[in-house]
Amino acid sequence: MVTRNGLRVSFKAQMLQAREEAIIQTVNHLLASKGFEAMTVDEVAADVGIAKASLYKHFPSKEDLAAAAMVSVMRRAQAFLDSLAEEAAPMDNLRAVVAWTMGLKLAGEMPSLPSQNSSLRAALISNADYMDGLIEINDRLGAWIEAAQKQGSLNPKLPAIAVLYTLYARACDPVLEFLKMSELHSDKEIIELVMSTCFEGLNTRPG
Amino acid sequence: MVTRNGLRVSFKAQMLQAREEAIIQTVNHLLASKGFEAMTVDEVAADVGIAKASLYKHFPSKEDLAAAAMVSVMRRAQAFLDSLAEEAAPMDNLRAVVAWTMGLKLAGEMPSLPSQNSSLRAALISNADYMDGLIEINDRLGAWIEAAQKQGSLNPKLPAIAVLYTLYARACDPVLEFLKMSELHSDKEIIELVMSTCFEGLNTRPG
DNA sequence: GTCTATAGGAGGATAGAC
DNA sequence: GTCTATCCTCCTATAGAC
Repeated sequence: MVTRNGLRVSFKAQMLQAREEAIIQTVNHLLASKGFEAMTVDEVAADVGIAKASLYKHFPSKEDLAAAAMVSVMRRAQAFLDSLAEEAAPMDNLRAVVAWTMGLKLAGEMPSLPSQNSSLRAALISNADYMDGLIEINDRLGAWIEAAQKQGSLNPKLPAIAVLYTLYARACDPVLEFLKMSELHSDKEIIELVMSTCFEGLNTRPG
Repeated sequence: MVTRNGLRVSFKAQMLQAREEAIIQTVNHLLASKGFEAMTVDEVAADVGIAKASLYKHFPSKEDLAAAAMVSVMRRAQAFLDSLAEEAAPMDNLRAVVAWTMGLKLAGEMPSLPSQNSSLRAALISNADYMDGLIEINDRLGAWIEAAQKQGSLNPKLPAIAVLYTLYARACDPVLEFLKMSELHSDKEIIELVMSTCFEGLNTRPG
């Protein structure tokens, strides 16, 4: 095993990193299913299968735990953005990102962070990895939004920032879980429905 | 003072009810700003200006406190529904309800209940006032939705239940608070923006 | 019903041995 | 770094006097 720097990595270090990734994945699922406040550190430790004190050797606080989970998801998002063709229609790329995000949410892998929480917000804002990732994603989506508005596929009357927020909000849309609970539609159908209401709106479209 | 039954009500009882309403209003604002988990009973008591033990004479648990706040908001919603002309276009009524709901949220008077919480959900489901009110509102909105779909103003291809959920979701749309935090738009403009993305969608509409 | 005081317990974080 | 055991704070809920 060799890192990006070309340095050799010991077997022990690999085990450590694997454990950290297991922790993050557990936190991810717990954040998705119960939210930050309801998630307990004891629970995380029990699910991972280690002692709580060991958890605190990896992450100094519950907030850092959540931040690590968020950063992990953002890295996946960035990888997905990389996989999209830059020469494709910006509108198609935006739609692809939103659909991908909703798929993540339906799979229970999208940590939901109540925007209200203060201690968590503070930890996220002071987390450079998180903020850098957020800004980079903002920039890439923002460029697509403006391009799509210029070419007329996206409504140019809407402020770009409002569009960006509206797209982000699909990642925590309660409509997704409500429709899933009703068990009337498959995940694929749910995504198509919410994609339709998001981009085409509730009103009937002429034509 | 005379109740709906025509019975006279003592001054003392009036004071009690006034206090309960003050409690509910406080809970309402706290739920709106911090959410159920972050809100503490000590805080509620302090804001109302009474001792915590006195609170528990009025409401047996924190969950009941939140349920009472929800029921209170639902009563206001029902009163608003009553104020709408039944002979108006169903689409106009639906739009009016959504705009009213978003105004409530922007004013910090819409309690936000994370759909995840279990203890709170249980309390709400076993609360007859809450469930009855919810069902009645569902029925009234559902009728308007189906009528609007029949006359073609609302997209008939969308399942009515998905439309209903989408309308409800505007009551806890994070886009509202994000736009408010950005301080680029007035409350009125924010409502118009989100109304537009909700009903007309993000895509450009022909014509 | 209102208060002061406190029980009871959950949960975040740490000590210290190995 | 991992464990067991423990600390300590915060919070829901109640006891008991008035």
